[in-house]
Amino acid sequence: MTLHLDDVLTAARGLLGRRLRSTVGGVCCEVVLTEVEAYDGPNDPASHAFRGPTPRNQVMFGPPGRLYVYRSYGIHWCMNVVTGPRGRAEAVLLRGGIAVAGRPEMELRRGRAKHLTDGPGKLTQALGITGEHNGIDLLAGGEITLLDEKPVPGLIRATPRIGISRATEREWRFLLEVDD
DNA sequence: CTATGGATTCGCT
DNA sequence: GCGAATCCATAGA
Repeated sequence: MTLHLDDVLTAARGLLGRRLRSTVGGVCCEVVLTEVEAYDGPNDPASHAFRGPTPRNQVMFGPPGRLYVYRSYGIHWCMNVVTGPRGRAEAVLLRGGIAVAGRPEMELRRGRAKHLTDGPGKLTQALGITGEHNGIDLLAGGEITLLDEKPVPGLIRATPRIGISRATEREWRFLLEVDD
């Protein structure tokens, strides 16, 4: 099953079980994505793109497959995969994953051995991703890469999105339950 | 220019 | 469970 980034809901579900690789700092770290949220650009009151293009969200309006990184609560970095045709400003927030490679490096970056990748800020920090990675192409085999391979199978559940105050009725958070 | 508050996390209780 | 930490994009004057 090849990576599908055309419409944001399909893309969000399709990203579950995929490997995301970071080689930031020369160390290879990988996670399997298990928690994502879809944001539907200007049609979605909870999206950063709801009010149209701004300096911060311009990457969302660009081509799909790019990384949109923003600062959250002044402290954390969070990352999205841009989906949909250019100009649509759809994006999938990467919220959590399972560490499958480079665990020691992630523990170092996180400053702890547990809760390495179970939250958007944590996942981003564990992979060494910051604002300087905003806009990079995830499909070009660069420092951050979304591997296009068979996803890890599991049961997909949908729930309301977390930490937002608008459009909470949309069950656009997707979780992958993998058997170990 | 200034005010506001958020797609969060952590530490302490 | 609760509140602090802490930046800056955005909106309103």
